[in-house]
Amino acid sequence: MTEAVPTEAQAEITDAVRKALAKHGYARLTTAKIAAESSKTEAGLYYHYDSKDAMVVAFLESATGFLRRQLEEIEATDPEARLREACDRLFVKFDDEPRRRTNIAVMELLAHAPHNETLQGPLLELESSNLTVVKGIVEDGIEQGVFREIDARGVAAFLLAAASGSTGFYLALEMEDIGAPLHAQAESYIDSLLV
Amino acid sequence: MTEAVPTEAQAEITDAVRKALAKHGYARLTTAKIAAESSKTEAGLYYHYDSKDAMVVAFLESATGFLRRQLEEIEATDPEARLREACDRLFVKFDDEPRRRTNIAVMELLAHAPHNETLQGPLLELESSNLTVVKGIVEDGIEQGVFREIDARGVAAFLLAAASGSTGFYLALEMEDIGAPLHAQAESYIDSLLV
DNA sequence: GTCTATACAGTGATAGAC
DNA sequence: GTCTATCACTGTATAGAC
Repeated sequence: MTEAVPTEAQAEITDAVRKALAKHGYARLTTAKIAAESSKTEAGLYYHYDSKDAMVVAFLESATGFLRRQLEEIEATDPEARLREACDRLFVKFDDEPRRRTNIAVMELLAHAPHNETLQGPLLELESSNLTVVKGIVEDGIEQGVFREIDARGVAAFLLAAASGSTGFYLALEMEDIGAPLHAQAESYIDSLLV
Repeated sequence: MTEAVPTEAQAEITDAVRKALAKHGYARLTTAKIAAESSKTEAGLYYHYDSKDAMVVAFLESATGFLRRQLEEIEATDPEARLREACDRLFVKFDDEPRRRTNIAVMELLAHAPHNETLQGPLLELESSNLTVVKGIVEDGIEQGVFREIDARGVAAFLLAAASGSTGFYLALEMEDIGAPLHAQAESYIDSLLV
């Protein structure tokens, strides 16, 4: 999938969508609110995108790239260290406000996807992308004899699910005190994968 | 929290909200669609509830009761069997269409909660309720020497997060083939809790 | 309690000037 | 490319008859 490089104006709108989602959520997202977060007027947005949905999709595509890079940039070479670092980045810290809000927004889009076909493709891409990267780390670990002979895809999915689920009651409901114990259990789970 | 017993009409509206959410999602939920799923007209709803939000809150309260009962009705007495059964019920089956849709709807509400104060209390109640039940099972297991000396609350949160996260890419994105491996990893994790 | 009718504030999107 | 003006429509909620 070679996505077209967005123009500068498109990138600015994409960022405005992110900010508007962070402030108001998808259910209350309007083109007026997107315009308010950008340097453009409401009508101006429509020169660059055909519809509100198209703007949201553009946001998702940029988020996919950001998330993939976040996981690929991990420097450690040892598979165990890499998996722990990936886990650390997936379980978003409570006080990382922008990232927290972005994660919650993606979750709202995800939950709405069954009712909006336009969102399905980009979200599938986003999740598959994450899944592939984490799966790759686990596979390396198995090959190198660090992890047991486990189902790499299942393990990756389980860790991603736990991280994404933690966004729910930990981040969205602000159950601050559950973050650390949750993360600790993810670490325990990784322990159990070692040979 | 002793909730007032809903009238018959209120219960019918609550159910209509559930159906409308299953069909259209929260972002596209309207009072007209709620009315369409019930025997009442749009204006008629407002005799029983003051606002659309109040109807959604009523739905959440009934869902909380349903979910708690679902976990409390488990018949096994052995803590390990009870935890596995709880897990089985939390990881909703793909072809259980109504439950799948309801889970997705709750997830969408959860992700929107930071932007709608009215939803926060009921959702906190819902999640706390689940957390307490699962935590109780784990605590029993520790006392009876079945599980290691683990952090019961953290374990409960981790399992709930994984189950809730699986609703995201497994249920919402219809990644059917990931359901079984995901569930299998939850089982492996439970294995790792045993003494 | 439930209906019809309607007020009235948005909402997505377009037309056409600059 | 970006603006102002505007439109057709939808959405929540209320008034008042029955």
